[in-house]
Amino acid sequence: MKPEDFGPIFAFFNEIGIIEQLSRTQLEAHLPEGLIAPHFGVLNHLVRLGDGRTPLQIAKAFQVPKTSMSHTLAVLQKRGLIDMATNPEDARSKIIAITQAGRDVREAAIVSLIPDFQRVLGQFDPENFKAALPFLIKLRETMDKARDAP
Amino acid sequence: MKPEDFGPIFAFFNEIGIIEQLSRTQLEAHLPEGLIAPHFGVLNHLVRLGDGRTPLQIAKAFQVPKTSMSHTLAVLQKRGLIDMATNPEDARSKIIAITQAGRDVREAAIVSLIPDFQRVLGQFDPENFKAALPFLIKLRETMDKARDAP
DNA sequence: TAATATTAGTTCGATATCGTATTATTGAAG
DNA sequence: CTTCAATAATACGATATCGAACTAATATTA
Repeated sequence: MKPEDFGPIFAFFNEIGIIEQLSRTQLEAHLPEGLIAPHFGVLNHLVRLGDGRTPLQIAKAFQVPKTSMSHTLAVLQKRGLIDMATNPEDARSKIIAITQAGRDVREAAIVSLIPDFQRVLGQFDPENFKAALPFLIKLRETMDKARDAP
Repeated sequence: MKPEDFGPIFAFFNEIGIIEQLSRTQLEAHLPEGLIAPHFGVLNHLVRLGDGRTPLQIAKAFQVPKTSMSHTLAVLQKRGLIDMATNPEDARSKIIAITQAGRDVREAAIVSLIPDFQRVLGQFDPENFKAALPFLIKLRETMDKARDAP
């Protein structure tokens, strides 16, 4: 890679950062008081990929330290949105399952978000998002692998 | 937009979130102890766009509440990386300027980041990033405008 | 010009993040 | 089997984020 290649790459990550910030703020405006994006992220993750995951698995999926996930899960449990059971196969670990209340919160957030999406993103052809996805996925996978490599 | 369009759009923002997380972690690994991504972001902003901005302007540029920026700037000032002077045109506000030490910290971070970028992103054609930029910029601008619209 | 509204920034309190240390459990090595 | 190493989760402490309230200065309006 040549030095002049870094300009667009820095700009790319800069845009990613700002878009993340804007989309997170927008999402949080549609969550119940006291819940923030990571809480929603976990509920969404459990619905999409199913119950039965451990806190560590979830932390890795989100690329956050397990201590952060521990706190996020504690909030969800305290609000009755997930259940935490000791893993019968390994008493050190726990098994996370979403509750019906958790599903309801996720569903309500998505439903109330859709008109906002329409309003903000309606001018874009959905093909733009589809077209951007393969590169983003590849990039994410690559960065993910590099993370724990030496 | 049809209901089935939302799947790819949700996926898109999901990837954005994870990539942001990964790139932020990577950046912070190259910053001096006690500095995090927002600190670097401000230093970078001042170098790229010049001194003479007020805290509120900077907060808006980063889409964060002014209270958050207030704290970020306080840390930078305490470490001697920026100067804060009362705005002679309006005594309520302040003018932010980066110091030489601030420039040095930014420069060192970038220099030490480049080999990492090479290692992780070397397999990508830089054209991929350039090609992705226009849509990201348009999207960011659109979301930004929608933010303070009713 | 005096009273009021608006604006820039900080302070404060509640919660979040994350690194380090700790506890409990399991797995490996002697 | 016992001891030691590795692993899952949590507790703790320091700092960050962000909304609400506050202070100081400027702009508006009566």
